[in-house]
Amino acid sequence: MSEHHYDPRAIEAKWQAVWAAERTWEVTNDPGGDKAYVVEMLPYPSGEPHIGHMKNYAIGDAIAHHKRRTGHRVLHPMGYDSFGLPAENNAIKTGVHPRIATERSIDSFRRAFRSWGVSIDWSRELASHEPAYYRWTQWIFLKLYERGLANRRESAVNWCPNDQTVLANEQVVDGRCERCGAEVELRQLEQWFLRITDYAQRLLDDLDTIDWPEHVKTMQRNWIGRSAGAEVHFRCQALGIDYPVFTTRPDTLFGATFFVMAPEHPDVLRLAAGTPAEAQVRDYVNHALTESAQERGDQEKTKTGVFLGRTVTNPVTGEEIPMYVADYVLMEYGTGAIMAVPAHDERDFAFARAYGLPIRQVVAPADGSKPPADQAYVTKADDARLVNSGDFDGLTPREGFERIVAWLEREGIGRAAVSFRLRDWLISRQRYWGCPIPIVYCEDCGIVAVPEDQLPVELPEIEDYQPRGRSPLAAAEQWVNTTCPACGGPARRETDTMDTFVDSSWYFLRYCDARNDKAAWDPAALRQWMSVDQYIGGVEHAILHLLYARFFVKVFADMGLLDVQEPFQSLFTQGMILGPDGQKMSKSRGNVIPPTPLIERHGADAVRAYILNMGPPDQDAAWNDSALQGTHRLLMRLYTLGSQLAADAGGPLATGVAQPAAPSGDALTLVRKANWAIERVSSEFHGRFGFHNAIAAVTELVNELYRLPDADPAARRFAVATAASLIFPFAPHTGAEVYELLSGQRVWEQPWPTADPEMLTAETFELVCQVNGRLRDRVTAPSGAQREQLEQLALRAPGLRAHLDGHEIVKVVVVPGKLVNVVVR
RNA sequence: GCCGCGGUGGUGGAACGGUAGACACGGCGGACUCAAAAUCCGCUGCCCGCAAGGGCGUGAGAGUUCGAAUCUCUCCCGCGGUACCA
Repeated sequence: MSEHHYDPRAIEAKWQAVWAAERTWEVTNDPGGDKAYVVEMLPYPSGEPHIGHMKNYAIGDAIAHHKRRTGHRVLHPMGYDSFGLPAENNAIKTGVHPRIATERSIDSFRRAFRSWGVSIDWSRELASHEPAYYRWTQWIFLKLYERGLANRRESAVNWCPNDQTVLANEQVVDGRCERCGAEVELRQLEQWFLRITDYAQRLLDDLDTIDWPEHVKTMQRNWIGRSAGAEVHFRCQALGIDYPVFTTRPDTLFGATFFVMAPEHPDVLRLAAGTPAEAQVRDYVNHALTESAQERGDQEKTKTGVFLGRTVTNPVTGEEIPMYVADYVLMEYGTGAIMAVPAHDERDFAFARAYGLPIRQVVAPADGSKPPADQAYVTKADDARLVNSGDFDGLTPREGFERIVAWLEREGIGRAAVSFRLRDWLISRQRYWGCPIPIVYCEDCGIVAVPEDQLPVELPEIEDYQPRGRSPLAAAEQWVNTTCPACGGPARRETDTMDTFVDSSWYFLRYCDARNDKAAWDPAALRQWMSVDQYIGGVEHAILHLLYARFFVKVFADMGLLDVQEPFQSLFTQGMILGPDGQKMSKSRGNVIPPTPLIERHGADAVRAYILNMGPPDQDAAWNDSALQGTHRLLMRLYTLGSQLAADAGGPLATGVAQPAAPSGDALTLVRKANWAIERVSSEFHGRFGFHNAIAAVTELVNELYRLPDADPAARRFAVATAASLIFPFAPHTGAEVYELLSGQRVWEQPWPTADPEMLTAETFELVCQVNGRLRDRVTAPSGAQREQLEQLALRAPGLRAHLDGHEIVKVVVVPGKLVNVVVR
């Protein structure tokens, strides 16, 4: 027994040493052959990798191995998203420099990935905090700046009072900081933005060209939030100013009975000035601006607002309608002002009710019925008609939309327009541990880009990481004070750093040419590898990271630096591994499963294979220690079979693992089962990555081998070698070891097995015999049997007699190779 | 509210419109052992029955079909995203 003892530690150490010494997984950029680019989402290195990382790489590595063995040159690299807040917050607490802590974590990540046996091309390893990397992040910023896609402007921004920094819209969840949970405040600050909104339409349209989970695409579509409508100008006669509004319902223009501006609208105070409403407006605006995003976003609260003391003219009715300021109108969307149509918009209706404003119905059901009076009638379906709308009466809302927009265009007071929910990407962060923005401010020249040949602008060493409402970099006087690259005069450096999402929006490009110190990449390298064929990561990045990366790729394509329009052709979103209690793993719940002790006990292969065996990999699944034992047992059984057969043969036989010719009896059963397993495992790589089904197929093959211990050794060798070959993508060390025991060969150098069609069908099959769709018997039938013969076999099946006697046979349904269903009355 | 995804044994889950529950866990029984662990073998959806066998079963209800977990409609429940976006 002991000589067949499965010792994962020894096996794993052996193969990891081989792969490291021979640099087995490195690829060059030499062209030729089919390529496959497989990438797992860039990990943030903090402490040690957790079990979720292991799932990520178990999936990606299986795909990479399969691609290699199906004739692809595979690029499967690794890197670290190594700038970011946790390391900096840790520095504030402990005084340990973020670089020290981060690099320590990177070491531990690297060690872990090696101990998991992941097939990574380590020659392309990168880390976003290294100057050799962020030099090019800065270069990208400059390119965007040159193209007018990066600009600095004052804006109301989300401010996290705890982290003391600005957040992107996407990092605010329910009015709170995504990271620390503090309630987010609004502040007016000068900030750097990237103009992702310029790409909104393309980001939306090109979703149709990529193979991503539908729900992820839906999330992105909703986030981009395209609305088609019209811009309409409302004139304030008293001040002689036209105010544009955006509306998706120009067909309801005749029902606009008042006009509302956001409290942040720059003209609000000016409009109210000199009117009796002035003081009240001032108070209201001041109050609204101090409200938290949370309070303001509460839809349950009664709508509030204040009359501005002015009116605008409804361009179609010519009526003077009152102007209000109200916090339910948002400055960030549309023009920061709306036409209010209370009869057909819920929010306007609520406001009109609260302030006794007129509600004029301009859309009615076509059948003449009355819509309920206590709510807005919100429909633009074709069973409604315009009313009280002058010449447009009787039109459907759809027709009204077209005709009123055409009329507005003719009159020069409006036009068709599209509005997006997507906001520009705010990248300034008042923090230390990030990529410096390569800009200086000169008294004479203003904003000046740091010339490319002076990159990188290196992050200086500082003593005090404490944020004080400005970047800690601002205190590094030596560094901040510089000379203007344009005029040589005194200048100050930008002290904000970039959002770390900038770093991670292009790393997959850098992998293609990771050691290039002359350029961010050689376009030829990208031509060779891009797009990423398979991207694997968590759904939590469905919006932010994936949208930003798509944006960058489109910009680079426009700059001629890249030939593709999308970074990730195919995306797989893995589910979470939950604690044994079915809850999300967290230190506070005490249900965290650290990978290292598991690996020491069961081996990396067992843990990897178990993770894949937990269920469909895109689903969440709770950890179960005893189920892990089950997968461990499979590997052990496979190893035992291999080592016994090898011992029986007196060692590896180079030609001894081929499919034996003309097997019979138990040998035939095994050969068939092996071919069936090849078919099943292979199919999972082309569909849903249901690797639990693939592993189940290998399990069945192994079980069959245990059931037939006396089958011909040649057939057994073939079956065991096949099982080893098929399990290799999921348990690479064990697969390699067993394959070598039998053949002396390296399994990863063998082509992926293909099923022998001859062995996929038997000469007989079990014919299912039904009466009225209910199973009554099963009989053995020849595989090639014709309908007539099958029908006769079924009608003679003993189990059917009782159900046929005394009944009239109405019809007989025959599915060749499957079943016969006798329909009786 | 809106959008999306789900609901199958004690558990995780299988199942091109064609044998529901593969595979695994757990449970029960057995072999080995002084004993235990490990390992190996068998049984294991529920109900009736000594058995042979029969009945019931994929959230609920209807429909299409020779045949529905699978397709259609209505409803219930759960999960995820999003939410004053004009």
